[in-house]
Amino acid sequence: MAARLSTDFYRRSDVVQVSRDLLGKYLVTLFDGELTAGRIVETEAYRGPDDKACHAWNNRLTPRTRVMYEQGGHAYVYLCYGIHHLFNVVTAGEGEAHAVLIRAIEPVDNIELMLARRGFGTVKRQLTAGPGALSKALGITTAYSGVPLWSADSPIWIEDRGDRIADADIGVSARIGVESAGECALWPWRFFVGASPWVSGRGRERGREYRICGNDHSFSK
DNA sequence: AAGAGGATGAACT
DNA sequence: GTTCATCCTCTTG
Repeated sequence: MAARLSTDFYRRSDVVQVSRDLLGKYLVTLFDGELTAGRIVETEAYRGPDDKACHAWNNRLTPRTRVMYEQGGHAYVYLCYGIHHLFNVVTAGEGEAHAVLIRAIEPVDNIELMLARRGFGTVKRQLTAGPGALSKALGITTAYSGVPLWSADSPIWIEDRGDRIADADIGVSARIGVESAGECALWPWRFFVGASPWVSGRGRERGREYRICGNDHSFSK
């Protein structure tokens, strides 16, 4: 029933398609015998070297971004604003610096521990809405950048529990927080489960949404 | 060696 | 709507 996603899933060449397909999958961590998991409801695709919003834009290769050039299925975690640990999944083959940012999950397993990690007393959207928030709830830090998600003994992985999200139920928009990326900032590479209350965004980001119409990358309001 | 800035979140007014 | 915490990474000199 719960199958850990294999390298075949991650190594596909189209990072935008992988980003869409990650909706409805379950992101799981197992640290010190404590398992926490949530259902992915929001993602964004980043595609080096042509995507200016991507850390690997223009084939930029640094110690931090090196893992993006590894084969699909590795975790890429980096520190943002000195505070937030942002979790990405590397996709495509070795040398292709593509990755999917996980932006929001619906809390599912061991919500008590997620609350404790966040310092929250009650369950609310902010528990796991937003890339920094979900990483904290799941206990993910930059120490885990580079772990192979497909490996049977990895402390982080992504599962298929059988959920299937129809295209009609998926919302699409421009990516959040990448205004300085010029034209690339307009690319509709953010995907989310339209009806989910667990999606991030403080209102402003919910504007300019589109809905998938078929698999040919055509969009309509 | 130094400085700017970032794929955010939370707490304000 | 605005402010700011916080620190690593990268660029420049």
